[in-house]
Amino acid sequence: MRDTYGLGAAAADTAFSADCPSRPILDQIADKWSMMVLAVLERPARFNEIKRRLGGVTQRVLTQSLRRLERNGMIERRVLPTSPVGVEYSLTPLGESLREPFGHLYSWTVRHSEEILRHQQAFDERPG
Amino acid sequence: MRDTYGLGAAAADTAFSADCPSRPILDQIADKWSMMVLAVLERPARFNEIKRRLGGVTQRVLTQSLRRLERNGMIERRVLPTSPVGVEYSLTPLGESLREPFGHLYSWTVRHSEEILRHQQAFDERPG
DNA sequence: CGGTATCCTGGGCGATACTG
DNA sequence: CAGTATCGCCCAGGATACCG
Repeated sequence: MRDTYGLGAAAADTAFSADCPSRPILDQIADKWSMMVLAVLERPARFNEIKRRLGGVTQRVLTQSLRRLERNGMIERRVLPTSPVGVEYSLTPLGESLREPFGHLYSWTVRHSEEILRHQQAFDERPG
Repeated sequence: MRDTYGLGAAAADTAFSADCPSRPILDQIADKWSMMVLAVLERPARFNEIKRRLGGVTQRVLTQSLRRLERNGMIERRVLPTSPVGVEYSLTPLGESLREPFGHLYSWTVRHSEEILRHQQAFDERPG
């Protein structure tokens, strides 16, 4: 693959091949919940606040997402010395920097949602 | 949620809530294989060429990815009048426009892969 | 409040075989 | 060449219950 996503010839030959190191990273990064959690964490938030803001995410799945984001160095988990216990999640600089490309993707999605829906309907209605 | 990913107040209140129309779209868009296929389709390519360039993708999964991309209006499927049959896939303008945000995300991933790996190791080695 | 623990089920995915 | 068809595993994720 030459010039994958305009990165120049250097990254070219290995990009997206099965053993490219960026591929497993992409698996970790490019999922729906990661994007949404980082969106919410524009400012620090606590577990149930995140859960409420997202809506439709189960406790289990949200916990898993947060753990993975933490493991990947995107967010920080801080136990608050309150009673009962509180836990605050916040972005690390790394996570903050990811919000930019995510923002591009998200705004693209918003801009083209209706067009995509039209394509889907046309596809589903066509014979065959 | 205010000012989700810097889109301004208009998109704010509905962004990422359970019934936000952009959410199912995001499901369709933000997956690994979509990103990789669109990368390969920088120029038109045939089925087995895509498969070879990606590496590690099964026929079945690639077919499904291509179908979904086609259904979403990202790519076009053209049967070539050759013998035996050939099928060429190419980007639509919509798909082409998606390559830009994907490119941002991909280059971010490449730039930060090593840092992420370090975070993962630190996380895995820490007690508890 | 912010989680684990446990059970359960759909479907994602690989492997393999077959076809126009 | 570019797919469908079929089987079977596995596990992401929902539901529910319990806990420090």
